[in-house]
Amino acid sequence: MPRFPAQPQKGFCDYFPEVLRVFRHVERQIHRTAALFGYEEYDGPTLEPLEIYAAKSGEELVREQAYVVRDKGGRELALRPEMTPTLARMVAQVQKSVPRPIRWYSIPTCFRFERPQRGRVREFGQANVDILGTASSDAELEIFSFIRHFMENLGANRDQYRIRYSSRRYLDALLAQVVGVPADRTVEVRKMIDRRDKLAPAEFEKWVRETFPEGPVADRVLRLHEFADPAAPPLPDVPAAFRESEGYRELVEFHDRVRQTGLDGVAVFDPTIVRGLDYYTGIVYEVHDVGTENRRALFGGGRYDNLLELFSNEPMTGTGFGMGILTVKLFLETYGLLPADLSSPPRAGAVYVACLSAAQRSYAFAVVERLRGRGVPCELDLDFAKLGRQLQRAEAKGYARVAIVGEDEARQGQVTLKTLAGGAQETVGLDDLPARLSRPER
RNA sequence: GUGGGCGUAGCUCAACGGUAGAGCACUGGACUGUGGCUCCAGCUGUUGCGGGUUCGAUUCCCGUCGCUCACCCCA
Repeated sequence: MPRFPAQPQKGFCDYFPEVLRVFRHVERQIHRTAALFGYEEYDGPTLEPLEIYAAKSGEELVREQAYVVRDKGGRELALRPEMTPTLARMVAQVQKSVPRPIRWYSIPTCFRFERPQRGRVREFGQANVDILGTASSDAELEIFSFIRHFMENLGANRDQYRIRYSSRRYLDALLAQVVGVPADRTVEVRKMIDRRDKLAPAEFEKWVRETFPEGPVADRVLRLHEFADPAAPPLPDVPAAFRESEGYRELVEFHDRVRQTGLDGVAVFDPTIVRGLDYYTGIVYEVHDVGTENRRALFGGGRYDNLLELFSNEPMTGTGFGMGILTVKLFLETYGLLPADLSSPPRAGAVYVACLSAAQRSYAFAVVERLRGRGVPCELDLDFAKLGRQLQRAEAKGYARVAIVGEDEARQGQVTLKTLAGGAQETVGLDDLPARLSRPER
């Protein structure tokens, strides 16, 4: 008899109960926070036409990372590598009929064909939170506040993570008007800035100087990471035109608003935040672990002004983030933030019913029927093993109390209720049992 | 696609040329209806796969597959 491998496909995960509890814990905090902010949950198809990613998401995401399937009609479909194009497609259908701004969230499963490693698998859960239909950067402030509440719900403190933000428009203006990068090379420099953290300083400098042999431009590129106040880039000869650019005004105002709303403890301006997805046009942001153990961004997001145009004549702007459930799980593990009660199944108020022999099985069934009818969760041992064995199983499964059903109990319409922790036990009539169990065990 | 590490019992790992082992888990018993501690017994293996060197390979060499970490990219 040939055996198939018991392991799942590379990059795909089996979620055993004790692991799934942790993922669900993270998701629960998303649901809680969303409810607190008035966001409604939506969901969409796992398969989408490949073109909707090809148009705006970025070449690599589509060409190398997309799972592409061809259906029987010959259409090229992709297992969604991200949720935002689906969101844009859905919003296009209802944008004229729903009140704005639209506050929606989802926790989709997404797929990317990449080499798995710490914090990255091929099938992954990603919470998406978006607000559409308002151009105000107060939307970004709300998103930052959302992130802070979410992290607080998880037990993280503000010294453990940081929201870092910048702006595409600001960076483009800065590069063009202050640094002196030719228009046709801004994409190249963006990539360079994005990659800076990953290279040794000397290596980065060498790369920059080789790319821009003309010294002044290289000097300025090398100093881009140094400044914390977008209103005051520490570069010589900042032209007035830069201060009048939309990118400058928008980001400087936002930077002030971050401070005014008390978010500056968790959110900082960082000119090196670029983001990989092509559709971002305005303020972009990432959330990082402050420590070094988790390099990968926990969240990534930004504002997209042109995404709706793929599906609608009516333009609509939006901003939002994707958050990896797995990366957040690693963060929680790193800082010891997982609640202790996640280590065992939830058995609050539940009882394990031990049945000593087949002769009492009908009575035992009546016992669990009665309990469940009164809303008391219970599990019946089906093996008639010796009592010690059944008590062990009850404990291993996380039950605090066991109702023992044997010959005497069956005859008298009772059970013996035992509390495992102390070992105390009492005889309880079947009619009194649900009420007795609804009191907390001691 | 590139580079490092690792593949031995269900799990975690030892043995590093000379008869494949331990702990945990599991099963039975000491203890016929009372668990956690202890003790006894039992169970599980083509040492990932293929080839080479050798009297002899889990061990050394080559290939291959798988896992993992890092790079690229990203949640």
